[in-house]
Amino acid sequence: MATLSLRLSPHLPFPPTSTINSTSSKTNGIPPFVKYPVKTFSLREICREGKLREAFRSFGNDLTSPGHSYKPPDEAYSLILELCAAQKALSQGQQIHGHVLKSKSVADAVFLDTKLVFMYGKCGSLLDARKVFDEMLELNIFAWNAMIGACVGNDRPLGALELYKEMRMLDFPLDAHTFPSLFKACAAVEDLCSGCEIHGLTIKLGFLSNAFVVNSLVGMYSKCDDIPAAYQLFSRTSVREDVVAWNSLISAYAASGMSTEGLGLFEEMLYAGVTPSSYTFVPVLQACEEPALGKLGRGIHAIVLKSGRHLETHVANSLVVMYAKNNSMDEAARVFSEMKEKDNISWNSMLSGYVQNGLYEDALCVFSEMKILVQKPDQISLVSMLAASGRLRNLSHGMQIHAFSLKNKMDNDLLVGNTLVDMYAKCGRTDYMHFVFDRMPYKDSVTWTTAISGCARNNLPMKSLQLFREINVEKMEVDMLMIGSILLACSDLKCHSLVKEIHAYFMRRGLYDLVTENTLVKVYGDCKNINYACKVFKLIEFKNVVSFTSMMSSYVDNGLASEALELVPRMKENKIELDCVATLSILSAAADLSALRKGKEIHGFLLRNGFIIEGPVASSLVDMYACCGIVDDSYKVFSSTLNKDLPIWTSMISAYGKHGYGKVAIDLFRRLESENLVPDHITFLAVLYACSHSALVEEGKKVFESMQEEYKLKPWPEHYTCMVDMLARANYLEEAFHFVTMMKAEPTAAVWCALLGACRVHSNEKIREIAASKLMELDPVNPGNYVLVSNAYAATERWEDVEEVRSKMKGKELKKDPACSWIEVGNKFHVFVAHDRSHPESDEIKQNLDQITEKLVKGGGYVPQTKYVLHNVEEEEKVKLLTGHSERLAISYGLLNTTYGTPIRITKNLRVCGDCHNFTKLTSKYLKREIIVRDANRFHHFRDGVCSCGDFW
DNA sequence: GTAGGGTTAG
Repeated sequence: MATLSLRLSPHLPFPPTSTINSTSSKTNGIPPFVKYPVKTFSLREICREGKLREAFRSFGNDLTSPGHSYKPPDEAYSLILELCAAQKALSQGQQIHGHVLKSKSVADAVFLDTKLVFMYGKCGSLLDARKVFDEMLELNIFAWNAMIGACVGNDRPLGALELYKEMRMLDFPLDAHTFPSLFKACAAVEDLCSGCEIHGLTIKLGFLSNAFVVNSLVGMYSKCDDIPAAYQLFSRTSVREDVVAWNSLISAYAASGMSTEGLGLFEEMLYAGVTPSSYTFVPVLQACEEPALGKLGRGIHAIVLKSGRHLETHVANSLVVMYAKNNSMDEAARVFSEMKEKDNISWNSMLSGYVQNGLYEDALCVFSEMKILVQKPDQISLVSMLAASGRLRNLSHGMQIHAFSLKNKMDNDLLVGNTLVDMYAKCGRTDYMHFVFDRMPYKDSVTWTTAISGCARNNLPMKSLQLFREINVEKMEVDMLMIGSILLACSDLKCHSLVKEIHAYFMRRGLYDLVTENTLVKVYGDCKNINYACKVFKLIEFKNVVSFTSMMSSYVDNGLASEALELVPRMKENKIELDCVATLSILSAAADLSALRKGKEIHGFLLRNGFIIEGPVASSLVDMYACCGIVDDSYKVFSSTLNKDLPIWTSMISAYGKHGYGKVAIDLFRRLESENLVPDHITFLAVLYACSHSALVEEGKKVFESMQEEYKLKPWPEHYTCMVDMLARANYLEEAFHFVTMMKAEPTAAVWCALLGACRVHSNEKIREIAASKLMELDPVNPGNYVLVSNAYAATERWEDVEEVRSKMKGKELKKDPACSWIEVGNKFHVFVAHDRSHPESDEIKQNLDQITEKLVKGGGYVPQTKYVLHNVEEEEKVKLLTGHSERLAISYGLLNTTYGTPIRITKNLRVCGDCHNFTKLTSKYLKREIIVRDANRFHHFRDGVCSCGDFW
């Protein structure tokens, strides 16, 4: 009786759990609902309020109370199943399923089975849904719709379309609720064909007047990139007064990147007098995510505030995201702090916003705040935090998040796994990276790409290639990002044939985009194939700043700095703005050429445009000024840089070293140590170089020792070269030789070069012979080495040996670089090679030079030292050869064309010869001009007849 | 029907 009356009652009465207990039902034996007025406690109300625990407990108590006589009606089951579905409470839903099976009171099995299918679908258990569905004896349209919905909601759009086919085969009539799910399925697989077919059916069946159907159709067309069809539907049907239709189309525009059109439609909508809903604001704000539309976004914010919709979490979240994407994290934070209710999406939007704007520390702060406020971080929060840890190279923080993910069983998430792989790669821990990678249950192409680039970035190029091979075996799809990572590995290997192979591989597959092309320019440059780099660069249709920077840095790396500088005006022609990375390449080219004017121009550009001078930009400026001969300006940049990193200290030490201020360089090194910075290999190289060029042998030895003992750094071949050079120059030839024999590593050609070079100044026949033969053995294709060997023989007038070396060189068709010097006057470089007559002012230059030489011989004490002429010719001829050296031509030109009182700056591609050095010293004294010469090795500041190198170079 | 997450170049 009671059951029947209840089923008829619109408000199902259920006793609240808190007030009922087993004793009460035990003691009086009366079913509790009898005791309570029907209207007060209804399951409907409990369910409407979403109180699952309460609903479920009362439900459970009723069924488990000893002696209970209550049999829930179908509607009670239905209500609680819907609640389980809404709250994705699978285990509770399964329990209810158990009760349904046991219950003998179920009146409408088809009805409840349909609800079960629905519940399982919503709770993500597609298999259970399918099981119930398959076992149903009778199917109605609700069951079909529930099953189709379950497929769509659980990433099985093809399953939904299969069911649709079955329905059509059975000629089962579809209803208005079937279509939206089907269109969603078509959209998910971008199956425009099926979508159109089903669209035809809706017309045939007359469902096109249904707003839900139309809106889902609009959504389908937009997901399948057929915006015109979506728009046509919108304009043809009579849904223009329906805010939902507007929303669908605006969403379609926003989702396909047609922001302006979407915003235009929004304006039209306001004009048509349709009131926007929160569903309108979300896509409209999404359309404003491009930074160019930021201003508009603020305007929309004002409209949102007027409408009062900012109080809705969805809308406020969209505002946060819009500001984050517009690089206005301050605004985003303001909206966030004023939110009444924050959900995980709000927190995660803030986290990812900070990460995307590079404000990693802020992201870490938000995360700890989140944990304090008991907002449980989810997988998405972890992804942001791992990304922040990786980019900060903060291994310990990254590991903490990893531990958190393990503890909370979130490590199986694909994206968490991928970010973990990346985080460990960025922190240089490829061992942990592989640990995570190997244990990931599912991998996608991002996983592989991340691992490949992780290996490439951590100097494991062979491992990268191995992974790439595995991918091809696994038939995983290769995309452009993966190609980029592989190219990175090739670049590491400097293997030009491999790069060509990969180049052909992706050309064949049509995997070509700007990023890949730009990478290729750089990689060909790294592999010393500048011709290919140029070819690829020329073929890039729409070059951007990265294309130009890649080409410039390839030029610079291949010794073609002036070609790099020639690209700068071409960037301007193409209206491409310089950014700070591009300026690095230009500064490095300027440094190579001693192009002070260009360097200063870039410095000015950086200051004018508000670039913060720190990091690589600051060290490049230090280096540029030093290479242009103005070490004081290097120091100005150095001292005005607030956050001095290790590279800028190293650059400054190296600057002093080049200019022969060895003691200052060592002082700076001590200051660096006292600031608790840890010097690296490069720093030590700079210090040792400085010692070597200032004859600071004892200091150099100490530094070399501390490098190994204190800092536990294993010397590179370059460090040994520096030490040998230092000892040999200071005439400790025997000790230098001994040092070479005691080296832990095999001596490289450069080490023998250093030794041989010193033999020219401090003659030692035994060492010279050994060094010369070793050099020829280790590097027989470098023309410079032949010149060095030949010069060493020439210095002791062993002309037969000189001839032999020269003929060997000829036989191998090796040509040495001709010596050349240049000077920057006005806006131009004036380049001279020895005995050059090609300059338009050649006659004046020669005449001026002859006059100076004559004066120096007569009154300046200049005696040409013909031993520096390394050709076996007559004495008179030797003098002629000397006076035609390229640096003298450049000096003569400088004297003729620069104002008295300004220093003359000359750059030479080879080392200065002894006679020119003497000549320049005397010129500086006699003509009272400061002359600064940068040769292949270092700087010489000539003033009043003295050179800063102390005649030691 | 709405919002948040991972791998690319100099």
